[in-house]
Amino acid sequence: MELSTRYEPQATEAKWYPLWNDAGCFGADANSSRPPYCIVIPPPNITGILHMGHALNNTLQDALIRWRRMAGDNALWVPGTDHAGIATQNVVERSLLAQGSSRHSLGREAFLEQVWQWRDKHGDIIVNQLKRMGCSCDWTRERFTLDEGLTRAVRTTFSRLYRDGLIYRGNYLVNWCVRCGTTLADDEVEYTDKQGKLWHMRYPIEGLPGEFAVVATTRPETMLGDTAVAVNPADDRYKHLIGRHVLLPLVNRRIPIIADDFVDREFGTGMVKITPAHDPNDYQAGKRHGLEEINVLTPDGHINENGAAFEGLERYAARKAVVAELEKLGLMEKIESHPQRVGECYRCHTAVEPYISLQWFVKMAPLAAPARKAVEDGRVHFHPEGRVNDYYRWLDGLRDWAISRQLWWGHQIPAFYDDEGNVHVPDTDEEYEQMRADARDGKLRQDPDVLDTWFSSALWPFSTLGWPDEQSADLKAFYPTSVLITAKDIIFFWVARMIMMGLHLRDEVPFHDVYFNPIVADEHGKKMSKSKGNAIDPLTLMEEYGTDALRFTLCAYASRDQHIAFNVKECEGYRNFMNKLWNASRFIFSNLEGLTAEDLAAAAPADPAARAAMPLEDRWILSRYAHTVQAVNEALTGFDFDIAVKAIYDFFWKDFCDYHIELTKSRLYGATNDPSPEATARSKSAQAMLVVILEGTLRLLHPVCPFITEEIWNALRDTLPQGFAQEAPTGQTLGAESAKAFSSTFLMTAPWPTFDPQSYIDEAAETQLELLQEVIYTIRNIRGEMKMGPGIAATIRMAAPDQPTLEALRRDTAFFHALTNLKTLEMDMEGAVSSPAFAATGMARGVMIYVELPEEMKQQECQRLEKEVARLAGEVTRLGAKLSNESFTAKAPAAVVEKEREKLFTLQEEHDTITKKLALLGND
RNA sequence: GGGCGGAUAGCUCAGCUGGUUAGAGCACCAGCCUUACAAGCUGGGGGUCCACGGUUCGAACCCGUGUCCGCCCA
Repeated sequence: MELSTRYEPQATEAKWYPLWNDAGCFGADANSSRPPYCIVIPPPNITGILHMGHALNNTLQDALIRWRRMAGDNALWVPGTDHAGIATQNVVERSLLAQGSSRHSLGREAFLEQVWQWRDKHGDIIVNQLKRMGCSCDWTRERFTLDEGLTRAVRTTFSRLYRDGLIYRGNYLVNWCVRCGTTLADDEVEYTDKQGKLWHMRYPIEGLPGEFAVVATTRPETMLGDTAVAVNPADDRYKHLIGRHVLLPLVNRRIPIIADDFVDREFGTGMVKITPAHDPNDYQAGKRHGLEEINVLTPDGHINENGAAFEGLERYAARKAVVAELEKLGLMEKIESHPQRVGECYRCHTAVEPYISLQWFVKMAPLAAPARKAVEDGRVHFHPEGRVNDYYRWLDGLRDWAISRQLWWGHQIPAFYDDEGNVHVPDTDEEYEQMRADARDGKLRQDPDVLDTWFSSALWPFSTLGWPDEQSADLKAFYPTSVLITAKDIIFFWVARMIMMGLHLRDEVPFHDVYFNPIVADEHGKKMSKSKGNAIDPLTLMEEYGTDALRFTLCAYASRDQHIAFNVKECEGYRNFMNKLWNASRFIFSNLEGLTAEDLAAAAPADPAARAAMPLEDRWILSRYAHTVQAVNEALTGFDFDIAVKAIYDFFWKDFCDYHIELTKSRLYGATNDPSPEATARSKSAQAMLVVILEGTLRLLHPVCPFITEEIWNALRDTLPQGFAQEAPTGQTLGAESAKAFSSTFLMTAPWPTFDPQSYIDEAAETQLELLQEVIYTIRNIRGEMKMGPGIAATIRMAAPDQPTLEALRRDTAFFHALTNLKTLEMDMEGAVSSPAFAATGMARGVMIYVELPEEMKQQECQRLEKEVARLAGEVTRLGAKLSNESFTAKAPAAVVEKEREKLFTLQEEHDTITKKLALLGND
């Protein structure tokens, strides 16, 4: 097969997804007896497009789900989207505005029809992007928060909570977005630091002509709604004023001067104005002191009828007007610049107003306590564990949750009012339908508001599985789900609420583990945002480097650190890895001639005795492979994605490509010149081993890099003889495991490596090969430093320090020929090796190595040895000092001391030997 | 202001329970088109592990203080 020397991801990535999907590879089976493994996707919102956070989050989910699926679990990844009440409504309203229309001119029904149209047209953009990334979601179970089933879940929850006394309606101070015309939950308000102003205003004190109460404020227009002035009761400056009244300017209202502990004596003048209807602190103070709450704003942010002459002014225009008027009256003491935090709507970034209105709330305290306990007693584990502190702190400081939104797009609140003002909340679907009918007939009126989108998100882990139908097969099979993977910035938005709802409604936690994936920032560590213009588009990266490379990069970044400074350059390195994988595979494909199913079946037996006769490099690579499988299993189990991918990277590139493949070449090529049965057998064993390792690595890597692995794996099978998989042999060999894997249609449905890594770990082979590696490294090092190009064949002699080492070297002389250009290689015991005319000298594990060189290199060799002696002398001194320190030898563990002694002994020997060599050279 | 996390090579990051001569990739330097791969191969240079104290025979790692950066909350 002719393959390009470079891996080109585009065609591969386009090819496999539809094949997998059409073959039903993504689907889970609710009736399976295999152990369930379920992840529900954090539903992206329908107005969203894929950003780096999504890319990371979904790569990790896909890696886990593909891993568990291969490992034999009944793996289900439930996909879906959320309706994003405010965001979606905003998008459609903007386009209506552009057409000179509005939702109000359309009316509720027609408007909703438009939104649905918009969602049908644009709502699956992000879903398609997830598919482009390779996400193996079960699309037959795709959900949308406004689906009939999920809507029923929302209605059921509302009734349940209402009946349980956990939902109530009342007039309270809430966060109000004047642009969206809706209330917001506390955590939907984002705060930014701005340079604002602090206005010091004078309120004339009644009965004390010429004296003023000077209050400082950042929002002067709210003074129209002031109903008191407050001082700290312990503030001696103002004690005498407590109980007096001031005359509120502009509106001429007589309001009291009260004392309250909450007043900060250091802030401003130490006197504050109290505006209960427009400030959270003042609201509380107002309740404590029974103050009147005077609302001065209209829902769209204009001054209302309570604002006297300022009625009708927009809030910022009113601010200017109020300030100008006070200045004119000489009531503005001073204006300072003042840093302040401004709360903004998380969807439209308009400054939020604290605003009193009639809303629905969820009582949080009774829900928070069990949710806290579930994490405390380990029914839900957080990874990294430290995140529990955020969770606890949020739960502990929780205020009731404002759930009604003055929007049309969403779940309309299932509460109905009759003419007497009674509230009716249906308990059943039948009651609900009846009330809807009554509402149409005008007998009842349904609450016009909708529920917070997060209200439906909180139900997602079970609503997607069929709840409230307790008999749902999916619910029975997959709830509680296995793990939730999410970004930590929505820990409150929904992790906590899902736990609360899961516990309250189903008496069970919604998931056993929560893994918080890191936040992806730009290369300078700054959070990515559209407004900053530092956002990286994952689709661009996929096009440039390939999806697998991007996925690999994201996994490599997903360490315990909760912050990723994403550097695009990293993708390049892992793109190169994909290319390496590709080219190693090409090499293997072109060297499989003559390999049979029997050859493969016999390869890599689990029985160590059966492996004893195998070449060192094969025993070694199997041991390395076994370590890698073990490392990957452990890493994925512990959500250490970076460790998993780096283990594969190092194994494949450094062990397999750099050494094992190179070492098999002589066996592979040997058969072409030598038709003997022995040579053929050697060649076939090499071929089989290459297939075993490549095939196994592809399976290990598949969860992270699904496309390239599927491509190569299929190409590998196609390269093998016809009927290969059908003859899949059984038996305790990795060759048989690979052959069996090939009976799967796809790699994605092939089994995860299940052999016991322990049985393939071969410490003796590893130690032996490390000796050879060190020797070859020493030779290459000398060649490099002595400017001996690869074209020059070297004459090498080695002197072993002892008989076992000599035997080890002699057993595998092919190793040296394979890895460096040799003319002659001689080896013997120390003393038995004849000294060459002139040679550079090196030592590796006691083995003396001579690389013959022309005499004129003597100068360079002296320099090289001097450097080496200096290095060794330094080490010897350091270790000597350590070992002559009595407190070290007395207090450190014996094993540590012994290790250091041995080290010193070896170093001392090397030092002395090299010193002698140097002396000899100098004497010439 | 409170909490959490981070600070290790020019850059991006590993370094798990203290016992290393502190690692990788990229970048850099030198040499190689060695019949899988120049997106490659081989070798090399490069770090008072933020600072200062402390614990310890021994600290990148543990404790304290400070500085800077990031995130969250008020």
